[in-house]
Amino acid sequence: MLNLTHWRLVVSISDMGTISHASDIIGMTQSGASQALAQLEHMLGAALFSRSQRRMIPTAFGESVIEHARAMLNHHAHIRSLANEQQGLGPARLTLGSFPSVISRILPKLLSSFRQRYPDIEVVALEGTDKEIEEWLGNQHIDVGVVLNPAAERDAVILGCDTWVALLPVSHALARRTDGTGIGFSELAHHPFILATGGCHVHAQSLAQTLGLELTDIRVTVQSWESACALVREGIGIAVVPESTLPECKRGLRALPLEPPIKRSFGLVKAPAAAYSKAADVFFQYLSAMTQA
Amino acid sequence: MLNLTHWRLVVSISDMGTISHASDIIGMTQSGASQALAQLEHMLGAALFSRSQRRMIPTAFGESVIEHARAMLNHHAHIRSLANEQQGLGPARLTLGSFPSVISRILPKLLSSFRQRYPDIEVVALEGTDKEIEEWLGNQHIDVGVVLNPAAERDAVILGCDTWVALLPVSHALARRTDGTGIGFSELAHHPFILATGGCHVHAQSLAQTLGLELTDIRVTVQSWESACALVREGIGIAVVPESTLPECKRGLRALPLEPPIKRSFGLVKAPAAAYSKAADVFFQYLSAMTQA
DNA sequence: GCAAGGTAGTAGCTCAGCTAATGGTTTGTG
DNA sequence: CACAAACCATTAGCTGAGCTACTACCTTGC
Repeated sequence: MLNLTHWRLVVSISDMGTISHASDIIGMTQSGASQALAQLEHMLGAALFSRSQRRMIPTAFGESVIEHARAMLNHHAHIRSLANEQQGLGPARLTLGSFPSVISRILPKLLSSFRQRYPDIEVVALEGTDKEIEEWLGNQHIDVGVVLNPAAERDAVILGCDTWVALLPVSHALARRTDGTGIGFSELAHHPFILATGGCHVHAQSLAQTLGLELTDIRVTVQSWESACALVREGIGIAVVPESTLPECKRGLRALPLEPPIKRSFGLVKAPAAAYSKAADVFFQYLSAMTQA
Repeated sequence: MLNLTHWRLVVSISDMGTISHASDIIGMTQSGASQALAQLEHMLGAALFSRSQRRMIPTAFGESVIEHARAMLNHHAHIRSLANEQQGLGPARLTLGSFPSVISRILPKLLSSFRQRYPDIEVVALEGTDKEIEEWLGNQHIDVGVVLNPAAERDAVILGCDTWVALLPVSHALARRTDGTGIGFSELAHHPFILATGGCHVHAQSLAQTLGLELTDIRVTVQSWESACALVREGIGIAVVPESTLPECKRGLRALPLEPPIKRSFGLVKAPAAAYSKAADVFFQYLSAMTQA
């Protein structure tokens, strides 16, 4: 069978001019080289070199074969170099900080497809609040992190986005509205309010401000969306939650859009020094390509 | 060692999606394919495919490797196809008609270098007069032939060219001239003349006409240049011979340029139907490239 | 004529790589 | 839930392709 060695040999003979020199550059015996060449020529059915006088001179046919052989060896070398740089990237670890909701809703399929394409890069995901994640990004505890509504200058990859809705018991007065218009912020004011953070304290605070709520309106502050739903269902108050959390807990509840709408987006950002980490770079670039497709 | 089989395998797996299918397209066992892939991945130091669920999905690294592997296989296929068309051209015979002087002076190095580059094409050279060669070209007895001063429309390859000189005994009156000017045709007229053909009767006739010789002036007609030289040396007459024949026989002789100069060129032409012969085509093209370089 | 340098041929051995058979894991199904 | 189907990995064992060492032979240059 034809081996890469054959092509290496052919190219080497063409370069060196004799089988002997070629053979000991490749690291085999003159005899072996002679046999290999003979075999190759036999398989191709025509002579590649003219064995005239002191040198091996390529035939016309030989010359075009040599050209292709060179190209093949180039591709081979290219593969080797790809492999080497892959080695450097090697079995790497990458730490990712994110919020519970993103980890459970958005990341799973992204991480699994990333794992398929880069099996040598291990991604460990850390769950934290928005404040913690900013902290970890700052002190290099994580390589990449998911933040809410990233500022434009952080050059983030937007992983997803959802809109906030007002959550009311079905029995609530506002819940009867059927004209499809959103609920204005002012309508919300002075109703007992349940502030759900979903792990994002800072963001929740700013949300409350956006809505024009005063602290006295806030009846309860809870972490999980489920708790908030339960409280709303019991009539303790009304809440504002991301739309994507709804499917899990909508019995006895009514969700209405806000007017003007409020959205939150999840952005993946790199820790300042993580630009140096090849793995982080690959991860970042991959998710960027995935989400914009 | 890495084999072409490995690359074929990789490409095939990528196309088929599973090792099993790939392996039996290539014609090996699933087991062998699995081992080969494992070996290849080990050598490259990274996984090429993710063995997740039912399919083999290329990793990012794998994908670029596959790309190069495809290119290598393409080159390989290209070489195979070159070999096949070389087969068709195969051990071929090619008949070439020419004059003695061309065969002995110009062709040897051309033929030997052609033989080096196309060892599978055997060239047999036939010697003949110019009239015979035209005849052979016409009745397909030869594939290619050398003719003198080929007409432009025959699209010939000019193999060489030499100029005619007047040949005189050193004792001849005209031979004393040292001013370097050529001998005019009229000066030649009415001297006893020796017509040497060198095998080219037709050409010799037209040469005689060009010189303004009348048949009565022609003392002797001989074939070989050597004979003509001998006769001139003996004072039988003067002759006009190609410059390139001189080195062999210039003792006791003086050669002077003609004014205006007369040249003859040797042109290689194909027999009408030889355009179909691959070998003749290759030969023609090769000499064309050689002589214009 | 002889040494130097080159290619081709031969015998023999070793190991790379293939096959066959088996086990394990995931997926789809009555 | 068990069973069948599809697929990959692993093992043991064998075969032959291809390498080495050695030799023969040809060409060239001194």
